[in-house]
Order: sequence, then structure tokens, then C-alpha cells
Amino acid sequence: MLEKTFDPQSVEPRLYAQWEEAGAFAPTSDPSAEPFSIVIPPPNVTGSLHIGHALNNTLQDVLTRFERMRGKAALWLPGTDHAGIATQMVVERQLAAEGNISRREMGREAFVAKIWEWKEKSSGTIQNQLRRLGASCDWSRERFTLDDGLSAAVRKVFVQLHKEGLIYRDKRLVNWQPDLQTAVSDLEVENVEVNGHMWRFRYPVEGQEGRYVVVATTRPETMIGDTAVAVHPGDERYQDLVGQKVWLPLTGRLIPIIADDYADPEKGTGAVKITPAHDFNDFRVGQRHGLEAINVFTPDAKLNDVAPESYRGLDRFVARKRIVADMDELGLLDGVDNHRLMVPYDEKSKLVVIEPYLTDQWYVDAATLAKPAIAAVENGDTVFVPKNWDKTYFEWLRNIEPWCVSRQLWWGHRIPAWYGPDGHIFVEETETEALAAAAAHYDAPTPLTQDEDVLDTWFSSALWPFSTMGWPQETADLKRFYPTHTLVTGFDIIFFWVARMMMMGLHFQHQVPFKRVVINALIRDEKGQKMSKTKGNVIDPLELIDAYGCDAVRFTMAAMSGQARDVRLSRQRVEGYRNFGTKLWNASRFTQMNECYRVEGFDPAGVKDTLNRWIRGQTVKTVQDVTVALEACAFDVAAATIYRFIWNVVCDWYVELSKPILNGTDEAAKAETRAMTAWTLDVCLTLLHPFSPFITEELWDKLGQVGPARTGLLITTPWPKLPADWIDAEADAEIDWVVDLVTEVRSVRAEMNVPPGARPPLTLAGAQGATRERLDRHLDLILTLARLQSVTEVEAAPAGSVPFVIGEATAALSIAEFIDVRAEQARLKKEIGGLDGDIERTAKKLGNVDFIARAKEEVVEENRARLADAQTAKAKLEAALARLDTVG
RNA sequence: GGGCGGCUAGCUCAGCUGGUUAGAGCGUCUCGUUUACACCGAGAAGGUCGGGGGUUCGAACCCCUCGCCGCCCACCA
Repeated sequence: MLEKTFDPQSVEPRLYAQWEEAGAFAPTSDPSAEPFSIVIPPPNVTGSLHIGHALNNTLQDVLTRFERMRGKAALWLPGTDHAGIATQMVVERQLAAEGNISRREMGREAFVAKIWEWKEKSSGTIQNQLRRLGASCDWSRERFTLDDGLSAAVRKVFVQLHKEGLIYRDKRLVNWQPDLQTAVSDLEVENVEVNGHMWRFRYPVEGQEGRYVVVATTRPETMIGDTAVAVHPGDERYQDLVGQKVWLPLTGRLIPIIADDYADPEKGTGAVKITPAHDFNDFRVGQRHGLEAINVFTPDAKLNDVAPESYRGLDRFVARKRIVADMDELGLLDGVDNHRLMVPYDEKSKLVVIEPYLTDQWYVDAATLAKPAIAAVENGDTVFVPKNWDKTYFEWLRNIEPWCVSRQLWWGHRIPAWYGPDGHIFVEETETEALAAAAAHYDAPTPLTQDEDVLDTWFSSALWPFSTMGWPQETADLKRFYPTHTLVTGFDIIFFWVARMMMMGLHFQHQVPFKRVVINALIRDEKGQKMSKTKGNVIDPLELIDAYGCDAVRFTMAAMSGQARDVRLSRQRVEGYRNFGTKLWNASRFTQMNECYRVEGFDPAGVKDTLNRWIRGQTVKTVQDVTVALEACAFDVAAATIYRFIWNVVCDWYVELSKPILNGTDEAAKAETRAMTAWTLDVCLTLLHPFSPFITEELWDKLGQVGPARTGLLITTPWPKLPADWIDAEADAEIDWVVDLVTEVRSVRAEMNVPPGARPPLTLAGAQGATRERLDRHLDLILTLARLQSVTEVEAAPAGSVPFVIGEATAALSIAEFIDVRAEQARLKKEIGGLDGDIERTAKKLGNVDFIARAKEEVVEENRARLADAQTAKAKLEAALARLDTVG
């Protein structure tokens, strides 16, 4: 006999170990099995998994388990991402907190060694969390973006793209993170609207004493680097000034006034200062006009030696105040306004203001790589689920900018580029090859220095679907499992990751990396707030698992997954699904108590009893619905279907209706019902397994201890395939009738305040669909569930009589009439409603003066008649309804 | 400025290509120790489906419009 309750704490680790020992997570070696593969979105090794990972990984596991049970060679490939900046920041912060020396003092090698230490610990934590989540991923294939194989893939890709001219070095403005002193990509910049100021400065016109050009700026400190003032070519105010020069205050430089469309006459004063080295727009203007780009900042965003001496070494924000003050003193401050402006912040720290900065970096020609990636989604080689996300994908890819892939960090893939003494660049996969190339180039062995920079972390992630399968080796896995079938990920990394995997996958494998991209929502807290460590509202999945069990957490994730963008996680909901597990557990106990054991060779096709034929059909329908839903990744629909079937069909009705049989004397019916109950429960366990693997596996084992031996663990048990002709319309009609009848009687009892203990006689007068025979057939069920003593049939009751009696209470209606009255009331109400609309419309028409004036008399007459008819009809119906209301 | 979501019961959300009386869970109220389950059972209350207009025999669903809320993208001094 099963214990009183299911104990997740003890069962979960035991079963997980059992699955691993059985090798259940590895794809079947059966060569005829259709492959089904998923690569995990590799979690960052920055720390531990949050609840969002729990959602994402639950969905992947549901799919993997589902397809595995369907007999496919299911591979879910796990791994982690080195997460360049993020991890380096975490470790640096940790070093600082522990009072250690900084990374610069420590040196590159020692610092990287420290990060590796951190990585070992962190990936262990993550692995443990995934296990606790029941993730059935194939640990033997686990990968890390910085491991040897993946690093080789990264080098090969870089070198090949370089040789193809798709990677190049360029000097242009980048988004510079002055705190870390590295370039970051556009995507890592978060523009935040803040309150700021707009200052208006006067730049004196050369040779015209007392004449100024007034420019507006939100960034006074960059004026040191101005190399022009631009006005719109058509702006009359400045026509005569174009081609002249102004003095740039504080520097004593003369800069030209140029005409450029970029200057908007409507904005500010119509004249705009141009600082090519510190503004993306100005950079472009500068290029058009051949302006010098004067960099005024040091890498940590202090004013450099270009600035007048008094500003040198000042932080950019200190310099701003100083410059404004000095301009004011010189009488060159025309004014200052409050102004809302967008300030670019570093997405990771949310504290550091990103600086457009002129540097040499490596770029990927993303526009070229994007073309096939766009086409692949357009022609359906890869589909998004939900479909709408392809818009987001297209939008970005169609307007893509060159991808800056170099980072001035230490943690990551070192760029495979070496520099000769004269600066000549050798891009090769290894230093040996680079030296050889250099020797050939210089006609003599020549020492080289490797590029100090590392690659953007997303560079290696972009290769993930094939690098994890062993590429550049032509491995068996690559052949079998690439392209992967489904990618499950959050919409926040469609640009960062999905689009780039598409680009790289198509370029290097000539096939899309995945056929389907399932986008899952973001999880928020109960109040709809984004979870963050600083807010302290982060829910740790392990804490939930400890409290409610893994199955409940997983089921919650699946059930909530239908929501478009964000889902609110409530503990109550998890609790509800924990209760669902308990319900299933107790239903299983019921079957044991009633000796509902599985029977060797039992075939549901042959069941005779109506109830059993009914549940057979219900089971078939459920299997169909769940299968269809899972195929479409409608996890919420699938979960709801199973939930309702187990609770509201099997427990509420099948189990209840089977009691009279199980306690009765018809041995044949009893044996059949027992076998059928066991069979039905088995199907329930199978269907529920992808969602709640632990409780189902446990019950599978426990219930398998009597009867024919199980042939294997539930995890590898085939998904049910049941014939559609097991649905029995006649049995459905019969049981539906019983269910409706019982439901009605319960409602009537409650309305009539029949005492709970009372078992009144029930007299049915021509109940809907009721015949003596039909009543007798289900008498036990009805009496038990409706809690009645007897059912007596009478002849159609005379008008005004009392044909239906429950206990002491007197009712004016029979059950049948009661049902009919309700239906009739509803029908009448609806009809009246319809007439109301008609009356309203017609009355309105007749009230329209124009209509009366223009329409023919007979048309008006027609409408009057119609209105009158509708009104009389309504009056009649209302009277009828009123009568019914008094009777009811 | 573009794009995308959302607005349905007190709360969190379902409601597929328009079709009987708009559903679930939680919460609330009433009743219940019927031999699986109080992490349970029975019943009830509670909704002008954001507002307005339109199409239709019929709209939560389609069209138009307005209003909030949220997200993403965008170089505007």
C-alpha cells in the first residue's frame, strides 16, 4: 500500500539517480529512431539559475521527455556560457569584496585562473539545479563555451570569416564602457530617459565682432573636441555664415561653419556643434565633410591632453560643470533649459554611462550574414512559436549594423590575430600558423605579438548548435542531430543569440541551426515586477522545489507558459498544483485499496460496461488532445487537459461512479472495472510524466508491483497511441445523462435546503431522457451520488400537482421540468434580448426625421408594424418568463 | 518616432479558425468526518469581456476609433 502522502524530498534524488544509471537521458542508439535534438540556452556561469531558467528548462524537458516517449532519439544537450563581461565583473567584484588586489595588479594569467576557479564552482551549482529540476539532459555531452573543442570552433570561424572578408578591423566610434574600459555592443546599451539640461553656448564668429552662433548641447564637456558647427543648407538665418569660421571658446581654435542636412532648423537654435569623436551622428557628418575627429577623453573618460590644461584629468561630469561655469564667466553662456534626454547606460551595471569612443576594433559584416538568416525565416525553414516574434527578428536583421566583436577584457576567447613589428596583421588559427605566415611574409622568422583582446561572448554562443556537436570535426552527432529541432528561449535574446546563431549556422553548416524557435515568457513576481537581486524579489527555484516539490513547480511553469510576454508567479498557484499531485496520489491509493490491479493481456477494446466504455473514450480523447497540444508547444493547453482529465473526469466521476460496481456483487463487472481503472491510471501517469516526472515515475513503480512486471521505467515507456474507435458515442450519452442528472439533483437539494443526512425519495415525472429502464440501469449510481433513497416513476403529473417530493420540502417541479424550466428561461431571456435590439433599432429609425421625410410611406408603415409586433412579442415573452420565475 | 503585447469574476489567468447559458485556479460564503483524498467533497455568490462605433442571423473573438498599462527598437543637438 502506498504511503499516506507523496514525499518529494526523498523520492526526487533517488529517481533522478535511477534515470541516470539507466542511461535514460542519452538518445537511443537505435539507428531507425528519428532524431530530436535541443541545445540548451547555456546559462551564464555567473552564479545560479533563477526562476526564469526553471521555466525555460522545464519546457525543454517536457519536450524532450515527450519526444523520447514517442520513440525518437531525443537529445537535450546541456552546457554553460562563459559570459565574458558578466563573469569578469562578478569575479572582480568578489575580489574587491574580499580585499584582494585588483585584476590589473594581479595580471592577466592569475586573474583568468581565478575566474576558472569561480567557473568550476558555479557550473557545479547550475548542474545541481538542473538536476533538481528533473532535467533529463545528456550530461555526457555537456559543453562549456571556453572548452577546447568550442575554442577550436571559434578560432576556425574567426579565421574563415576573416579570409572571406566578413571580419575586418576598423576604426570607428564604439560604445565604450569607461569603467571596464572595453567596447560593448549596441545591444548592451540601455538608453534611459533622464532629466537633464540643454545649454546654449555662443561661439564668436571670426572677424565679426559681437556676432555669435548659438549652439545647443547636452554635453558641454565634448565641446573641446568640436571641429565644426553645422547649419541646415536651407536655413536662411545662417546663409551668410556658411563657409565662415567661429572661434571655439576655451580652446582658441577656429572651426568652420558647414551646411549639412543633419542640422535641423526646428531643433535648438538650428546650429549644431559637431564633435565627430564623441557622437555617432557627428561622426557621420565629420566623414561627409572630411572633419578631423578629436578625441578629448582618456579610456576612463577623463579629459585628456588635448584639453586646455585646467581641464586635463577631470572626470567628464566634473569637466561639464567647470566648462559651463567658465563659459558663463566669459559671457558665452546664452542660457540653459531643463531637458529630457536619453542617456546610454551600461546594461550590465546600469550605473556607468556609455561613451561613444573612437577606437580600433574587430567587426563582423553582419549585413551580409543576415541575408540568408532573413530568408530562412521568410521561407519557413525556421519558424517562430508564437509566430509574431518573427517580426522582431526581421526588424533587427533588416537594419543590422556591423557587429563589433572585440572586447578589451581578459575572460574569453583571445582573438586569433597577431601583429608583426610593422603592424601587419596575421589572422590564423594557431600561433604556429601565424608565425609561419609571418616568416613567409617577411622572408624571415619574425616575432609576433597576439592581439590582447577577446571576443564578444555571443560570438561563441552563435556557434553553439554545431560547436557543441563537435564541429569542426565531422562527428556522428553533428550528422545526426544538426540541425536541431527546437530552440526554447526568451524573447530578450532574439537579437543577441537567436539571430546570430541563424547567421553562423547558415554560413558554416548551410542549414538552419533549428527548425523551430519557441519563445517563452519572462517571469515576474506576484505584483508584476521584474525580478532582480537589488529589489530582493527573486524567487529561487530551489526554494520553491523544496517547499512544494519539483513536480508542482514544473507543472506550474508549463501551465503558465502560454502567456505572451510576462507571467506572474504566485505561490498559491504552485500550491494548487502540489494539491493536484496529492490528488493523483490519493486516487492511486484508492485503486490499490480496491484491488484495481493491472491484468496481463487486458484489452480495453473489449470492455462491456457502459462506465468503462465511457472512460475508455474519454482517455482516447485526452491522449489525442495532449499529443496535439504538445506537438504545437501549447504546454499550457496540454497541462490543463491532463489536469482536467485526472481531476474532473477520472477522480470526480469515474472513480465515484465505479464505487457502486466495486462494492457490488457483479463479479464480472467488478473485474472489468478494476482492470480498466488500472489501465486508465497508467495512461494518466504516462501523459503526465513529461510535466511531473517524479510522482509519475514513483507511482509507475509502486503500481507496477502487483500484476504483470513493468518492462521498464516510465521515462522510456512509449507514449500511448489509442484507436479513435474506442470512443463510444452511446456510452458517452449514457454517462453524460447520469452526470447531468446527478448535478441537477445536487443543485435542487441545496436550493431546497434538504438536510445533508436526509435521503429523500425522489419521484421523477417523465424526466428528460429518463425511462424506467434507463433509471434502473444507473440506479445505484444516481442514488449514491445524488444521495437519494429511491427513485419512483409516476405517470405524467396532473397540472398544478406536486409530482416531485424531496423529504419534507415541497417542490413544484419535477427534475425534468426543472431542467426544462431553466432551459426555457434562458431561451426566453435570449429571445427577449434579441427583440430588445430590434425594438431599439427600429424605434431609432422611426425617430429619425430624415428617414420619415425621405422614405416611402409603406416602408415607414412596415417599420411601425415591425416595432409593434416586436413589442407585443416581447410583452408575451416577458409574461411567460414571469410565470416561469414564480414556478421556479 | 516606429513596432509589439495586454486590458475577461475580488486576485492570477484560459477562452483555438466568430456559434448553445463566457470558463478554471485561488479567494469569499453555506453545507459536509459518504470506507482515496480537509493538500478533500457538494453547493452558491460574483463578469455591461477597457470605452464607443461598425460588419454579421450571431462578436470576448473580425474592422474602425479612443483610452489606459507594459515591453522592444531608434543617433536627434
